[in-house]
Amino acid sequence: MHFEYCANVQDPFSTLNPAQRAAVFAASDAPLLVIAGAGTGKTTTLAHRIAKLVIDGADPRRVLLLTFSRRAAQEMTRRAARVARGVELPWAGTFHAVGSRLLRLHASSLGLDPAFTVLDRGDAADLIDMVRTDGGHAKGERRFPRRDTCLGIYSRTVNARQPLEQVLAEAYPWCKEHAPALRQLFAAYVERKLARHVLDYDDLLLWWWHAMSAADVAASVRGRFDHVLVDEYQDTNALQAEILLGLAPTGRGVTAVGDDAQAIYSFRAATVHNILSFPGAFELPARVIPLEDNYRSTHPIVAAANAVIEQAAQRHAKTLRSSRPSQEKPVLALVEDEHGEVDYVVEKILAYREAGLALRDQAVLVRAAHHADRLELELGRRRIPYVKYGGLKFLEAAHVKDLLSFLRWAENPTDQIAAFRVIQLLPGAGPAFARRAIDTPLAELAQVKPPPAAREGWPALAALMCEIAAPGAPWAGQIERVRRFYDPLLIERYDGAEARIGDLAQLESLAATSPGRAAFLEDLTLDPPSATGDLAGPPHLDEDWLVLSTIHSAKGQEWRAVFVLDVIDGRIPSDLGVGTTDELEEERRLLYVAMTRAKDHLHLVQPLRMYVEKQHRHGDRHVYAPRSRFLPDSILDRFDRVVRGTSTSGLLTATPTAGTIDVAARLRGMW
DNA sequence: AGGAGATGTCTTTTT
DNA sequence: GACATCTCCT
Repeated sequence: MHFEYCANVQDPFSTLNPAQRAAVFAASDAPLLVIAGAGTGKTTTLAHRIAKLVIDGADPRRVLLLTFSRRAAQEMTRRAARVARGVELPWAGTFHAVGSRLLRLHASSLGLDPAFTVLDRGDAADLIDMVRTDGGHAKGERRFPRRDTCLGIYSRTVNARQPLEQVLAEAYPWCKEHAPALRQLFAAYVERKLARHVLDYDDLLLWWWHAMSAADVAASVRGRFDHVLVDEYQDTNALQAEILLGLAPTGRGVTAVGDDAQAIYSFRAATVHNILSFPGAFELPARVIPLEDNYRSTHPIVAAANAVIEQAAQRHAKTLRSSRPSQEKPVLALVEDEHGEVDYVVEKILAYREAGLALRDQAVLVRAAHHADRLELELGRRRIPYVKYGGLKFLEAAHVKDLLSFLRWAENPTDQIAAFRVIQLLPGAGPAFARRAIDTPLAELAQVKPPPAAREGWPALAALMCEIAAPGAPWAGQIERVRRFYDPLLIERYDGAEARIGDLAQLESLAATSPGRAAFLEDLTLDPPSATGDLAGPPHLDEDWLVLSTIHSAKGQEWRAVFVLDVIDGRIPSDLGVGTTDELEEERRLLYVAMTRAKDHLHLVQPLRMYVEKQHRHGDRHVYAPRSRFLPDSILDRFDRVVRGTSTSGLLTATPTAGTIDVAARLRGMW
């Protein structure tokens, strides 16, 4: 195979700066670590490096690219193909997706059923809950940790490669006393998964890890690849680091790219330790190349972001430089409350659009998905199209899970979780009946005696399941068949079911692109579509739309104008994230990530008062919120401070007039 | 008495 | 939307 430069470019590497060049051209006979600050052309560099390897003769089918999300993998492949014309990377994907593929290939050597199905987070939680209840842990004695907590402990133990006791002591101290019971629960959980041929997300890594410890399998897996490149290395966990080490113990052919200042996934057991210890982790010492020239943001934005991160307790000495001069400082906007915040953001967005910035050049970032609720309502009211990333995923929506459960149950009749869910959709059928019926073979389902209230619907459900689970039943039309049964129930169950019906229609059309039911379910699990923005209607591809995103989901992206909501203590940092200094530092990095997404315009919005929806609605319960502790007085000179009052008359407010100064003084005096 | 359905409280971040 | 608790039905 032979690849050459893109025809229209003389030397595709001439656009790189010296540091990027050094990273792209570094010899692959030793491990390479690229410390890439925000906006320093990380994707460009990695894509060029891949292209360079291929042009120099590497076989792209033997290049493994591990990314954080599938989206990043696609982007990287696309960019590499632009440099080395037409190159395709069949082994580009997330650790989990690649793991799944390798495990199927090597299943027989591992004693694994190659037809295993993958549980998403919700299914895994349901399964562990079922085990928990069956094992009698849920009943009696002291309050046992709840299912999400149990799964969280299990997951952390696996991914951090730490003993259960240590995980409990460090992350779940209130569950310490349950250590023996938890151990027992996890053992039973593992048994249950093995018996049902299902793997959860953690298993995809864990099985892979174990595979790498079996000499013959490891050699075979290693033999598939000449180069291994890992993106976003700061957000990998201990298990992933060990897998990487197993893939290439010498470090030859390994490239890792990351930025310790952007590590924001420790709640998923990711550890900065990986990137910090990378230089000495392999048999061969690594070469380290920092990228510090930021091309994304203007100088004042970089200066403000640097000021925020410089206060971090421990950090890698590395300072971002911007080469884009600008007179415009980032704005720290003081607004009265959430209404003022929404008004401020919407007004600015529309003003920017008037000035020629498309909606898709702008984004609003929040700490937690639901913090954008109020803004979403207003955008919907004003018919401003938007797409929301992060938060409740498409797959987690109840109606989507319902529909998929029919398919899962049909695919795997021993799938108790799916069965449990489907049966309870029938009015009159509750958990007790569902528990009795889930182990019945589909063909005998009709003979189970349902509770009186469910008598009418039961035969129809039994018939449906037999029909779609029949061997050789065509995949085409199965969702339509399920929907004929389920849509009426859905309409009955939820108010305003149109949006949900719309989601199901979307799912149905998506299904048409999959060759079969099993492939459809797996793709959806490993590459879940982002949430839909239904309030303003799903945007058509040629339309312009605004992006709302959690800060976590905004990683790796950039926009010309960025708004960060709720830059107050309690939100950034989150109340829940100030327990330990490590947690607090991660919250700081979160703000840093948010700020460095902006190219030209950055607005941090600080509401003075927050409405608290705790307990009862005794009228307005407002609480005065201090500015985020990450913006101390000493760095305020990096910002342009703006005060905006809220109007009492409605959402279209007049511009502040002479009164502004008085309001500002009054507001400042309050805290 | 057992089970289904209604009500009230609280909701971080994700492969 | 999930979970715990309460109420109502059979």
